Amino acid sequence: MAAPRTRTRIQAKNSEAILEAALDVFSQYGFRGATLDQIAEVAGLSKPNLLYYFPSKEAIHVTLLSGLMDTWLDPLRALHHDGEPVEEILDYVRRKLEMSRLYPRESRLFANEILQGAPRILDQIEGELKALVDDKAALIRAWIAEGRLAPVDPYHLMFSIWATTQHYADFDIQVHRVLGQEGDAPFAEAERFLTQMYRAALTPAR
Amino acid sequence: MAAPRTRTRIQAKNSEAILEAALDVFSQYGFRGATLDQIAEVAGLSKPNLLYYFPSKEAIHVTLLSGLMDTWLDPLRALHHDGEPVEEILDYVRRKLEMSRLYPRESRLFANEILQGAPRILDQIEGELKALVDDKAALIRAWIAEGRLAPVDPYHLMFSIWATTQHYADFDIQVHRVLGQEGDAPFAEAERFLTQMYRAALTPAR
DNA sequence: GTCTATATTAAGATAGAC
DNA sequence: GTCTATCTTAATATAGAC
Repeated sequence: MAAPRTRTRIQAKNSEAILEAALDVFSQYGFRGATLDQIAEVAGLSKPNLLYYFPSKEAIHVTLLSGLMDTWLDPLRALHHDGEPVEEILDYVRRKLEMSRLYPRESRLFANEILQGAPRILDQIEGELKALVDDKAALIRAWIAEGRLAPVDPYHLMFSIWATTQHYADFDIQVHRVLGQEGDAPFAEAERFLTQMYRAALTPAR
Repeated sequence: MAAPRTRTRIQAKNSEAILEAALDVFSQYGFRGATLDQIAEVAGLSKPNLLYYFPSKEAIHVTLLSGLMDTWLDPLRALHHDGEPVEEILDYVRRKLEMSRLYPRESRLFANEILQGAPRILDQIEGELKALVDDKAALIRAWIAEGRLAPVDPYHLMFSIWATTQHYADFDIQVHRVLGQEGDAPFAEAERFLTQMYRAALTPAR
């Protein structure tokens, strides 16, 4: 079930606080590792009050996930056929990296769900995600056929873009400790590196 | 604490079965999401018998993790200064990809631990992992200074190699569903793609 | 709407027979 | 060494007062 229809201001505020707190906890521990106690504490509400707004732990998790996939695919949807191919893909890389910077918890929520076997989003992966990826893969192949892009496997190109950009959210602790940097510092360097790498890999030989 | 010293054949066999089963469960659900009941069932032993071999759930987890980091860094240790730089790094990519193919559970165990804040391996990340990465980053910079490698940030190069190769283990469900392939099929394509991408990005301009 | 109290189940760990 | 039975705590969820 979804959240109760938020009629009053209090309802809207509390539902929001619960989802915020749940995002904190689920994204770090996954569904099974998260507890309502912890979510309640982060949200500043009592545990029974949580269950006044959502019928169950699972309902909270589903609410978070169901909105996620759509947002998550937005950067790929924005990959258009009218621009210069290499720059179009570099823009996509930058948008995806920006998602990791602004929404690291969402990235980790997604990563946790996939790691645990994607029980609640398998349909969306085989459905809208695959459909969109197939569509954009065709676009990339068309660009390659026109000689405007180096001949690369479009699917594995997308996997590599997801992996490299989401890495800065999902593995941020490791990134920060290895670099000895804090906050958003790694992202600026990452953008330079990834731009350079993908430009080299995608620019067609003259 | 570590596993009891395995004197008899039965002890060795059961300890091994427990660690095998625990790897299955911890790698999918993370420490908090895993249960002893599940591990016991997979191992084909009773729950109390598990705790005859290991003093606690945490002890099993620590045993798995403590051996992991060392193995995990082996491919990077093998990056030597005596070969041709581009091919040396491509070999590293292939070794890392092979780790994902052969040891996906270990990769996911590691990913889960990092996602959950790396509570049990933060020391190793700041210690041996960072030390090794710093060392190899210096090697890469030396190659660049000699003009034998395109000028790339060595740290983000390594992050990207970790991300792209481990992706095929950690997100394997998504990879398989998007490609509509099963088993090891994606790995052969991935090797071609990654080899091509890193060769393009790393080969110095003539 | 929110809380205290509590029912119920699951999980980590132990006791003690065999 | 292995099991059944059980203790104890924690977790999801509900009842019912306010």
